[in-house]
Amino acid sequence: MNKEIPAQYNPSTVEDKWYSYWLEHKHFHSTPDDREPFTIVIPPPNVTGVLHMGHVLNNTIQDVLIRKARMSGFNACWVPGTDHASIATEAKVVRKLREEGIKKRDLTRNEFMEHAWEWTHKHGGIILKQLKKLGASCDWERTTFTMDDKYSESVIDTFIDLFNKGKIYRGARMINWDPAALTALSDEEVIYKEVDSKLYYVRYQISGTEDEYLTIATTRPETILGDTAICINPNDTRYTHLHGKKAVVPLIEREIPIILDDYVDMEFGTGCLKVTPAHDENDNILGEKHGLETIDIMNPDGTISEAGQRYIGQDRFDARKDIISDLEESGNLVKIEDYKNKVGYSERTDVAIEPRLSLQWWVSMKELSEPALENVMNDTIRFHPPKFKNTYRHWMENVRDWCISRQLWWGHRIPAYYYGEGEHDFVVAKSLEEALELARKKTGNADLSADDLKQDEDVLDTWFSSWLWPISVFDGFYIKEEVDYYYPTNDLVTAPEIMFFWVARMIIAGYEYRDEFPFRNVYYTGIVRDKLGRKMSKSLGNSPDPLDLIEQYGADGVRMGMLFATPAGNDLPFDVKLCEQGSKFSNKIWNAFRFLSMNMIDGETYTPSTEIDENNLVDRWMMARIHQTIKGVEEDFKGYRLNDALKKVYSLIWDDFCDWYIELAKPDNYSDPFDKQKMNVALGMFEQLMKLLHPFMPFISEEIWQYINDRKPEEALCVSDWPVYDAKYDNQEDVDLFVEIQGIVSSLRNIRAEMGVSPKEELEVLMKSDRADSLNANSWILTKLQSIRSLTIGSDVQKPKASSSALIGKDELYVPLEGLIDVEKEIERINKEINRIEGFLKGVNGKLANASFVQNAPDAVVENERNKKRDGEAKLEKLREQLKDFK
RNA sequence: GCGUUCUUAGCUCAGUUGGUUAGAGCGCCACGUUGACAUCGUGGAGGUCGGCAGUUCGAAUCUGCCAGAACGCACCA
Repeated sequence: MNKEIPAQYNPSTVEDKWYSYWLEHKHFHSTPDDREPFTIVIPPPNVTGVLHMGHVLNNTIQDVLIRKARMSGFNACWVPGTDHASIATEAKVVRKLREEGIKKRDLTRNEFMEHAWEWTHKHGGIILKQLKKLGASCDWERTTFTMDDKYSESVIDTFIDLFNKGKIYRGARMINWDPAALTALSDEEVIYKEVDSKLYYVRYQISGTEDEYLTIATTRPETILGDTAICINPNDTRYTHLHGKKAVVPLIEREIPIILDDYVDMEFGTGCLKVTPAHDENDNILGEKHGLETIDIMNPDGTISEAGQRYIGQDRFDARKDIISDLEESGNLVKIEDYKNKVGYSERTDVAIEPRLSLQWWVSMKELSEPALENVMNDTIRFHPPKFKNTYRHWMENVRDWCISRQLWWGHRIPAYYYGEGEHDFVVAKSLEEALELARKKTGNADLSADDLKQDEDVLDTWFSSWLWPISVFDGFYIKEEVDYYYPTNDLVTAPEIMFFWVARMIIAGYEYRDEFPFRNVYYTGIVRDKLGRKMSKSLGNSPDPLDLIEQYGADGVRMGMLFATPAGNDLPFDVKLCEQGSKFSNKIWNAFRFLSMNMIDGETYTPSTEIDENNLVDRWMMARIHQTIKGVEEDFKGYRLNDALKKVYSLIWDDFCDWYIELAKPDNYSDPFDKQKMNVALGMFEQLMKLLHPFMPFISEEIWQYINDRKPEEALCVSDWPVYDAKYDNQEDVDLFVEIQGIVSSLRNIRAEMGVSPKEELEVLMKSDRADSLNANSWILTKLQSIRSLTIGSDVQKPKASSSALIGKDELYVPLEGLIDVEKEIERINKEINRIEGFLKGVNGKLANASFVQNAPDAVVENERNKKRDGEAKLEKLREQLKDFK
């Protein structure tokens, strides 16, 4: 073949070439057939998002899993797609419109949706293109978007179905209000952060007195405007005199009752609690209980409403400042203390959440979540690592109802139609026509017309659509053929932070609508952090652009860098050095192949073969190492220890194949031609290595695979057969013998290094060994790797005077170094070894001298200690013997 | 506050049911280049396994307490 091989590996051209090739030949496309399926659905990124390091990690792992499965003979299907990310996308569109001078409120719903779709079409799918750069072997023909027509239909049908089953209801509750996005949020979308705030002590005058006051403590003085009671503990003797009295809210002079409830902690603050039922969940409960008035003093955007009487239109935080100074001026501010408390912030907009009483739609979770809890706890669905089962259980056992309505336009509009102002004056239906029919029936008013119906303005939480993902990507609510084949899927790869948002809910939907788990395994990735331990994020600006990294190190290098230090569930402190290591590995592989290629003879045809030379220990050893690695990698994949699997492959290629096998396969003289059969075997082994490497580094492995031989499209590496472990190659005796030879070589290198003897200097080498025959039969290995003048191996070889020595197992190695030897150094070397063994024996003897150890430990363990003692003492004796020569 | 998981070499991590004077990669130090690769090779130095008790013949591994970290849940204004 003798193709021209570039001296340096150039990832970018290679990667684009093979990715196009794979797509062209539809190697990633799957249709149901007789094979067993292996399915992964991608965690859909935001449609207008761009690739960040978390995506790189997550999708690399998925690609490794799916490529391995594809090669292992499964019908592998990795379904890609995006979600519509209601809040995030709407916020982006609103901002863009604002920049153009357009206010959302000036647009109709339809006009806004047109802008939103335009935005989506313009920015949508960028991230999918970026995934291709990474090498993701998705079935792109299956690309799904959560707002596709069919997908949307399944979301709406699910809502209707759950409503009809009584699992969805509409209700007024305290919700988490995002004053920036102007929408309700679910509990999961609120992040509590500890903040340095202040505790303000404010005095309220007791009604009907001139100078009697009570003092409350609050962190939110602006809510004073909405106070409708003061609450004290009935057992608090300090305030018995206040029972039945009233107090006056400062600034607005509203008279409010003083109520009694043992909810109030007498120890905290002053023991007097101001009650604002419209703006605090606990206050709201108190309000219900005591029949208090609820005064909502805040507009949706966080400004003070008319109900606040003063500060109207001011932002809540500006109003707070003014209220404090006004309170101070009027002498009602008693004191201010520093105080640490936790404040909820919106996950998306990062503004402080406003607890707010609001009419919203809810999913009743308790019953729905039962099978989802049970089947994770009993390992029907396996979490990797399993520690996350605890977190999951805790959440599921205390699951609260899910607020699914959002006051946004971008998303799936709630299919509820209102015909009146009453709380129950609505119907839920798939279309206006159906709604009308239902409404007529419900009201008994046959004259009701379409104009009398008004559809709910709100949309559904994005997660209410993505929880159907494993079903709806196969159109599984309407057509059974594909979903029955691909569902349940095999692996889900995602971040632990969306365990509740998404994983738990997909499991719930899976049991509700398929009566089966959506995926067998959930692999939780770690978080990609920077050197300071901070999560990499766009807002912090501490994340490299993955595409820059791919350009610099190649996708293979980046993939390997991400995987190499990432055990499942553990965070990854990212360092570009890891990618550099990946690209160095690429170059190493490249040059190993380049070496073979340079030794191919023009016009000769080579046939890669694994029919090794049975008389060659090195061939047998290398095959044993390959098969040991196949076995180990297989086990690692079963346990989702991908980094362990990669390390094994890395070491096999670099340490075993490059450092030893290739060195020993080289012709004796540089000018000698490479033996054809040897070349065939080396290429055959290289093929095995590329197969094992492919899931991790798909591009360079395919490139070399295609260099090794001309391949038809269906013979591409990505669809070739995964190597199968064969015990007949896994000969431990060969491995042991080779390891001893490696030990000898290593000892000779060590002697040279410490004695300052050049690698080219020819040595006289003698060995005393019990396995002299085996070693003599393979002495060519030693003479090939070391400059050796003469080699004598026997069972009764005597140590020459003035020689440096080493022990390899029980065997003794001597190198006479007359004239070259540094006696002091040699004595030092031997003494170092003596010290080591003496320390070792001390421990062993200690154990054996302990009667209870000998009595209680298993026989095999005791026997092992005795062997250690015997071997150690023998070594010691030999070393002391050697030392005598120098004294 | 409650719960979970962690703490092993300078860094990032392995260490399977307690039984090899604790392993890897990177980094560090020394030496090395008539060609596969300096994006390399060879050799070397680094750890009383967070602390203290305990169980055991024997603990990095099991138990308890303490210190520190991360995550989850709840939350008193």
